[in-house]
Amino acid sequence: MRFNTVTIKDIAKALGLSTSTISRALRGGYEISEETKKIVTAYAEKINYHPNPIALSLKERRSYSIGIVVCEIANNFYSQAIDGMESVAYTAGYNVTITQSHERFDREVLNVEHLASRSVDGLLISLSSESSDVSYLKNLHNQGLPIVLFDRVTDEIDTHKVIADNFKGAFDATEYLIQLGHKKISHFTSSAHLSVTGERLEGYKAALKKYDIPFNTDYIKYCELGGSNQEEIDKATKEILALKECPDAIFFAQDKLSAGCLHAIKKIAPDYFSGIKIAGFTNSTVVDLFNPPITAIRQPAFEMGQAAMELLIQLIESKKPVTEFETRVLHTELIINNPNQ
Amino acid sequence: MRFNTVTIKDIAKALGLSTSTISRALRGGYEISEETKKIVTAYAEKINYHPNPIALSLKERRSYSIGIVVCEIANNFYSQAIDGMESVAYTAGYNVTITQSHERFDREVLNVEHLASRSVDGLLISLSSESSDVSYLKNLHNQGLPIVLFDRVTDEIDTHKVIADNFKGAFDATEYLIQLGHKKISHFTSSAHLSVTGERLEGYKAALKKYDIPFNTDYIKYCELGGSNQEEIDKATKEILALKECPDAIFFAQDKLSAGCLHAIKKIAPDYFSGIKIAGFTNSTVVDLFNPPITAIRQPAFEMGQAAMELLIQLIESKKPVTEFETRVLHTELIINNPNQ
DNA sequence: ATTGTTGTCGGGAACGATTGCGTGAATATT
DNA sequence: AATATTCACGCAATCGTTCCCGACAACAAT
Repeated sequence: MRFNTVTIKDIAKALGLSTSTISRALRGGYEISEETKKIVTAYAEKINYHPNPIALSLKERRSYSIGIVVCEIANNFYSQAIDGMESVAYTAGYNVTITQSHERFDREVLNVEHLASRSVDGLLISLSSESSDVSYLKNLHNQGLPIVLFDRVTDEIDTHKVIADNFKGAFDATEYLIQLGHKKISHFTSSAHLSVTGERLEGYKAALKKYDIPFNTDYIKYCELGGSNQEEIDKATKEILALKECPDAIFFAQDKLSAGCLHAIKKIAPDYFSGIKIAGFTNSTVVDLFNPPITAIRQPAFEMGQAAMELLIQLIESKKPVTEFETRVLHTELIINNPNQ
Repeated sequence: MRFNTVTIKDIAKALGLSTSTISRALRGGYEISEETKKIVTAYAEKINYHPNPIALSLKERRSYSIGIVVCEIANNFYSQAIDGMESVAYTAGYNVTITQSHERFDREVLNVEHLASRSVDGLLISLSSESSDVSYLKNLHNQGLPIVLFDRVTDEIDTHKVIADNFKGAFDATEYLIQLGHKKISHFTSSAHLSVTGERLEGYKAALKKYDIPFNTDYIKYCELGGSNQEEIDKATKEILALKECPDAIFFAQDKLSAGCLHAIKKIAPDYFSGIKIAGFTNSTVVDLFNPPITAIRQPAFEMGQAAMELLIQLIESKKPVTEFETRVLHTELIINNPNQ
């Protein structure tokens, strides 16, 4: 720490040995006698010596720290994923630096470059809803920075990826709504160039098709800002409520959209509340307490975080350059929340 | 980064100058001619030179990074506070490393020591519910590590603190419940040695006293694990439901407790749902969608984060040792959520 | 012509740790 | 007894950067 930071030199001076001897004794070099080792380790223990990680980073050209970029930590999916990442990282001796893009491209770039320049050993990233151009990431990746993408991925970068089975999750949820008797199912989703948006939309479409329900573009609402802007959601909500064939169910692609839309309905057309059925992607632990209840498509966020971190560390610690990449697809779970009582 | 990391030496070699000249030219040293400066900066720009922050940290004995320790980022209060901290830190040129204690003392110590050894310039911490002994923190603080406490603080350490007006928040919420006609008000809270626990309990007591309602210890439930363990909450819930004077309102000191208790009631005694009135500390943006609705005591989390970070940076950048410390108390807000419709 | 300024720049130590190489002594080998 | 081997340790370079001391011009002042 800042004050009396005790270094290897202090030990050397106190014991009348050279710094190299101390260094080797501490890390068990074969060339140091057992006796000296004992003296050194005992003294190091006594004065509470810890090697300076900054100096090590400079020398070894690595930091044993890993950068994480998500759009919002205040989203259960991401905070659970981060928990998974942390659990793997800590046992492997890495620490993590978490940053948020707040769904903004410029913040994402800033964060990534900051992390890269601070010599993180690798990067775990889920793209912001504004990120259509990922060339800045590609450059970094080409320069040799190990990157693993999760959740919101891109084909532009050839590396490991960890995603949920968004197609099937969306399909299951839509099918569930259909089986309840709904045919007029709206779909609220986020920015069109996000990988998850496309996959979830396709799952929705496939379920409709299976039950011969025509696909109606009026029912699809893209909220570019992914729920961070309530006005955008209000507008979309008004639009679907104004349709002559007003939907009787909504399928949400994002956690924040469902909450935002419920707020909008409550504000705009509170009497509409009782009839509507809602399903959506969310990892919230409290949606079962909602009124109306929300049927949840739950992603294995913790496991996704674990998998992503495992793949990244594998990449970092690989001796030879890795050229074979895998995309892990984890299953979602449909959690049906019936009305209270 | 890891590969062709371009250093000051490369520039020196390419331009036939010494590293010292480059260094000075880049940071505008007075001793370098304008002409040379131009050449150097132009070339640095061209090959995309960025000073190595690791080397700087080693030299300057500071890292321009700040450590944050909270119990859970998956808690709206903390994630909002972190947003506030980030906003201040980034404009001041610092970056932050976020860690979680998961309400465990050992994790907290591990995180703090890791951060300290990685030479963070300062620490922002909200204590875990298990942390009664803070001597490890005190030691670090005495060694010169700047620390600002927020939310869950301790008297043991003499430094800046940022807290919410927990007493008044609890008082207001309890008074609100009383004014609705409730007299049998239970209080669920977390670990007894947390600062917020005491302050909120006192506020609750004061409101009871004002309205001449006797204080009943049977109504007070300490959940030591602060809501991270559902069984603990189930047990407490069963106990209050089994009382002959069963409470008709509950005041929660923690976000997770209210959700946990609602889950418990739903499971144990679903018919009890309609009558009960609930108020609690929470920064969730969705409690208004709950059934039953929850009246929320909202802390200015973002502002608390900002204030804490400002005080910390002030501490870090102060030339002379700071001996006068302040405790900032920010006001809470009571948000009344009526039943739907 | 000598000394003093000023303007530009380079040499090299330092931050804390690791590590290849060298060295001297003790011991083993022939 | 002479040489080889092993043991235990020190020297110094290295990572990228800053900064204290010079150094050496050109020019002004004496």
